[in-house]
Amino acid sequence: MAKARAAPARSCPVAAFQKMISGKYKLRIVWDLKDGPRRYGEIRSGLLRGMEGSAEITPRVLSRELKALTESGLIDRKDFGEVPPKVEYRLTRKGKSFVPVVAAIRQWGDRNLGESAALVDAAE
Amino acid sequence: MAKARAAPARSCPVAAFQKMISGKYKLRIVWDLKDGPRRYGEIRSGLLRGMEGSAEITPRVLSRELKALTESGLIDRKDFGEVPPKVEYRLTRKGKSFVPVVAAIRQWGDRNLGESAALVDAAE
DNA sequence: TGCGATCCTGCAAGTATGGACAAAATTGAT
DNA sequence: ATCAATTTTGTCCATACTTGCAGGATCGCA
Repeated sequence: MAKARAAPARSCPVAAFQKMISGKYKLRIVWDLKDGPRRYGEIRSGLLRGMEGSAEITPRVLSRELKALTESGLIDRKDFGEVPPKVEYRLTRKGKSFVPVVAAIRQWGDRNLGESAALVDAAE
Repeated sequence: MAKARAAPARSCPVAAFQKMISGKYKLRIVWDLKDGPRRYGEIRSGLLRGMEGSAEITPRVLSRELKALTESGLIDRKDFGEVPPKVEYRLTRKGKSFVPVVAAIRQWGDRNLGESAALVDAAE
């Protein structure tokens, strides 16, 4: 990524995938959204959880990631015309179909990349 | 990430995953290796296939990606002491366990990111 | 001596990514 | 008038990643 830019044109879905998820929060956002629609502020709060007291997510950054995800077609932005602004994000069909992939990644990561991974690694 | 640096320390397997696969060829290399050990030059040739006549992979880059994958524990480097040099790379146990994840990514990508994806997208 | 085969590395440059900071936009409440 | 709430965007910067070119090291053989 970072990622992965300069994708080999088309014809390589893996490269497209890498480009799509490049970004620090994209996968986490998708994961957070799997349980239902969330508002901007809710996503922001949700991303805070699990980050060991590190810095907050800058609004700018969150906005960019959300926009990128929207353009990728993974999430959908619904703007209620209210004031103060209220915006909801939710997974599209494509996004929902992507959740199992993320689940697979998480599961594999939990088993092979966590602190307990060293033990497993010992057995080559 | 293109990619993903400054991982949230530990505790986030997804971030570790992103860091691990960041790089233009890492996933493809793992995929190529799933059928058995390959030599440096074979991997290089294999990566050429499927790239529409675009540039070759620089030795520098391939070397770096292979090294990174080795340090991640996904592949294993076996250096026969011969001359001219002969080096073989193959998946470790960890690497093999990772293949299904890549397969899931590929499958999802094929269905949702290829040229035919537009059709599917049409249905929201 | 010169060439071939095979793999590895030092250095430099282009580019994107994450982040800081501030501001806009709207309407109701104080 | 002034402030509050909520989301989005504009501009700028430092960092660090990815990539590419060129060169190097080894040994045998003609």
